[in-house]
Amino acid sequence: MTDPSANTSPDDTDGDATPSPSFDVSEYSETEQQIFDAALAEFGRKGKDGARMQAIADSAGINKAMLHYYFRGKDQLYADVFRHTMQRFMASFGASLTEAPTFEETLRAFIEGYVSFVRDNELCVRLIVSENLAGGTLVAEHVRRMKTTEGAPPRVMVDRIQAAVEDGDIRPVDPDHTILSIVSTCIFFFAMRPTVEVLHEDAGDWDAFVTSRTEHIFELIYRGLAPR
Amino acid sequence: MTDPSANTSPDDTDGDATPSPSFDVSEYSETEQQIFDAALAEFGRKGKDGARMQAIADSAGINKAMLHYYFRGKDQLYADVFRHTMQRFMASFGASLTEAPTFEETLRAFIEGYVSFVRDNELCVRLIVSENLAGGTLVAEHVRRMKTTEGAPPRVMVDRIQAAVEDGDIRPVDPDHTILSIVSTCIFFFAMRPTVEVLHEDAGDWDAFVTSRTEHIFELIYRGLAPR
DNA sequence: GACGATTTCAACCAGGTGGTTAAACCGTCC
DNA sequence: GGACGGTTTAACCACCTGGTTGAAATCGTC
Repeated sequence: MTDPSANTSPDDTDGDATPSPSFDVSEYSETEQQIFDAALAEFGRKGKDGARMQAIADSAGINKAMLHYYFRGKDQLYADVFRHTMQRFMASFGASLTEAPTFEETLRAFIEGYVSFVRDNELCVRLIVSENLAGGTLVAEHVRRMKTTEGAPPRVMVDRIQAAVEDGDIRPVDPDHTILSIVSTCIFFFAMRPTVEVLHEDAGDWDAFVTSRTEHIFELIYRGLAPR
Repeated sequence: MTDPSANTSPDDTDGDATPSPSFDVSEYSETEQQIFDAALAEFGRKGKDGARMQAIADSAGINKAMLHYYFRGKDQLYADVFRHTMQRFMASFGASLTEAPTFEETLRAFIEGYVSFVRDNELCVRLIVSENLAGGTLVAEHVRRMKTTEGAPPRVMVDRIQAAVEDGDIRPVDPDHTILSIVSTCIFFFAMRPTVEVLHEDAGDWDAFVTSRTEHIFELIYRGLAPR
């Protein structure tokens, strides 16, 4: 009997972190994809500990035993979902990095692309933040491998900022801190959505808030980086 | 038999959200305080679902049954811990709001105070973010009550920013968005600590990183708010 | 020191959890 | 048809979890 859970390997073999924005895990069968989606939803909403295998099975419209047939168990399933989510996340990071004539446009495109990705993939964000909060044993390896990869998105962004500094487009700043600040402002309010929604509950719907927030972030960061 | 779990009420009766920086829940007995600390540690590290009552009991050096004797059960205990954590958090928010002659100094004091509080109370932050991620049913009521309170820290901060706008110290900005951005940059890197530590693992120890980050945040925000 | 109230404990329980198993199903190739 | 591989299912299990119990130890007080 060929072990179907061997489908975890194909993605591991590749050393490239191609920032292709596509995600749908191609090697996955229809059933596996359904399981995967259900698992992402459950893990993203409840966290690893709060998630119930039964709920995932129900949501995927299959028997609970199938989960252990396709994925070895909860840990495996979670690790798989997390790995793909991480990849998707990194891909979006790269996809938001467009080639633009000015740094201003580059920054604007990045922020807008990043926020819209986060808006459309809230579950991914929740999963990643959740894992970080819970200790992040899985985070370490993925981030480390991504960091050392040559053409990886974060490195590209660092280079972009450094180039802007040398060109005098922005004042001298630490690129790492700067990226962290941008990402913070773009992600944090999604992670804290319940709080934010209460604070701004009289200020229109969520989508409108996200839009105004995008503009605010760009203005703040861009001016904050302006040369003296 | 007087129900000891009635100790949940004394804090509820007060309508004030006095931003006193003190925290030690005075009405708590020594045992209760031990339980409380152990619970905060466990909940903060593992989240509500991941936390184990047995672990809390062990950590507090007491029998598991005591938890149900002093607090009704897991839900009660969690709610209590969360409520006090929320209060402590809001208190720190107010404590960081000092009276300073210039807006620049006010902002610097706030950022430094806030970051140092977060550094010294990482568990509190993790608990709050964790609760937000997990749906935040508890968040809503606390935030709502805090929002409507007149002298509450966030409102004070809003007024402070608005005054600075009117005085021409900073450009016209949405105070809510601005506060959210400040808080994001000050908190997010703590919530994502595992990731951040890997990315900057060759850049000295954590404390040094926090220090440099504080300076970076201030520079970025202050310049980002500068009048045209 | 007796007595009642409070605090502590070991043992126990019901329910839910992840995980397993053995049999049934189903298309396909001989 | 029937053997065979991958797939699906219902029933089942061991274990862990939060929660309970009733009795024993401890404390305050008269």
